[in-house]
Amino acid sequence: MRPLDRPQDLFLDIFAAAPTRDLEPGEVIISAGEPATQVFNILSGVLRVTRTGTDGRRQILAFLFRDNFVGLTATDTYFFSVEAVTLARVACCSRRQLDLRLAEDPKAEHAFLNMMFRVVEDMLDVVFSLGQRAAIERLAVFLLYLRHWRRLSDHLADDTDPLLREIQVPMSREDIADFLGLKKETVSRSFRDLEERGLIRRLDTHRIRVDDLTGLRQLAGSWDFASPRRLTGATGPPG
Amino acid sequence: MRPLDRPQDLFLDIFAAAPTRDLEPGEVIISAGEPATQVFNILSGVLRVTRTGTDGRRQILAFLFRDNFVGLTATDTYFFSVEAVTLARVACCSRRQLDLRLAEDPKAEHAFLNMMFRVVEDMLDVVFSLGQRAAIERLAVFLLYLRHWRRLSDHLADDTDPLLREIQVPMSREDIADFLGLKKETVSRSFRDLEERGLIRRLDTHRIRVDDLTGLRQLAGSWDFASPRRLTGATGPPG
DNA sequence: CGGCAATTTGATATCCATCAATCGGTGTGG
DNA sequence: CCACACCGATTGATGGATATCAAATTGCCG
Repeated sequence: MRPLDRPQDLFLDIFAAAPTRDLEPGEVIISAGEPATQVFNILSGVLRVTRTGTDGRRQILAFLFRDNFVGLTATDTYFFSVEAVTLARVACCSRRQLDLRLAEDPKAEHAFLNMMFRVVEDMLDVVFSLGQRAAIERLAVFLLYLRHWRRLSDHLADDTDPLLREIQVPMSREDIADFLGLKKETVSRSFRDLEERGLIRRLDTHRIRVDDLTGLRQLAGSWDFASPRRLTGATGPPG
Repeated sequence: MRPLDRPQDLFLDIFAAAPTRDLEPGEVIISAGEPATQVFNILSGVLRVTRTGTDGRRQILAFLFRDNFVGLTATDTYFFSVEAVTLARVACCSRRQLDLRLAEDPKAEHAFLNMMFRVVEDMLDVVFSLGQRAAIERLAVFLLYLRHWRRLSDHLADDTDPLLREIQVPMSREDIADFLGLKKETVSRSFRDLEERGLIRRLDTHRIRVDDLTGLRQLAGSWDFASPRRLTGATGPPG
């Protein structure tokens, strides 16, 4: 299933014949403060959206996955940075072209607006997690979030697909920490705690096996990335 | 300056002849889980947008002020609640009417999209605060946030207007705590710390005098609600 | 095998939450 | 007018969760 097969993301057709670009891990495609001239669509790999304070504290605002749109901004200047987490390939398109597309076709603009709504909803979940959840709970939410995206990226219709027993964790512990508002050591310890509780098993640094999905969901709280609403719209936070 | 005088919020004209409703403190106008049939525009007073977990933990996602739009959702169900913090008056409008307005006029839809962008930008700031800042820093940010909204609500062009020496704090300590991801006692202590550092003075529970704006801004971090970008668009987080 | 970086683990410190009074304002009834 | 009760805010004492500092270990790449 390609982007264009999702009618709700109609506007992504601007990327249909767009040139692509391959990214090395760590490679920067958007720098905060620079003029917003380009937008992207992720064909493969994982990216991160970051904001860094004057004193160097870094917050990862979102991870971006396949089919995610990258370059969300109303102003003419990016107010965040976007970098590759893994090897990745993106389709590139000028912002002007996007603006034209949205201006000429109300349907496309409507689709874009819908994507914005999904972004906002996702961010509200992040805000709730950062404000109200303990470290281990945030990590549980995060693992379900990765599982959710794996499912969408691989177009697995079934939530119980055996492939989903294993969660891929492509980013470093420090990336996870900066996303969850923790320190990398705390992330490590929380992984261990989850394992000691019998909810997961660390196969290696970047692969987790889920032993007790129900328990993980309970820990994560009531809502869940597998809720019906979330499965309809394949989008992620901004970029 | 009334809402309609702000061209970027063109779509707010649906509220021009709309009926109004007066709200008591604590009164609920939107309940999470209910069908999304109505939207509002705030004429006066302050509202809060909340999400409550199964275990009762409450996160305030945003405070809403004069001229803010209330009722942001793409789905047919609200996924947050909205209540009055103070006495308030809102203009009421059916969601259908909004949808029609946006569908018939690309300009209006474009304006709406722009509002969404501002909402996302504001939420990214919240995420950064919750993820990276200490209690006293979050409170410093929050006070500047209130000052910012006071300035917009009162249409004060000058950032140094003497009226802005005093910050109105209409909400309770517990509301502040649930917004900043803290406990009410910690909020109290952080107020005291700010006072002991000579940055502010508590005139009474709901009024703060700013003694050292520069110091407060330094504590809050580099960015500031008074940055040029923020002054152009008078909108707030979702509702 | 050797060396570097990332992760994990351990010991300790710090910050914030929790539990428990106390204070202060406000409204009510005597 | 004053006594009292009530509620939010403040302050104090203590505990717990996470950060910080410092190894030790693992994994990865040459």
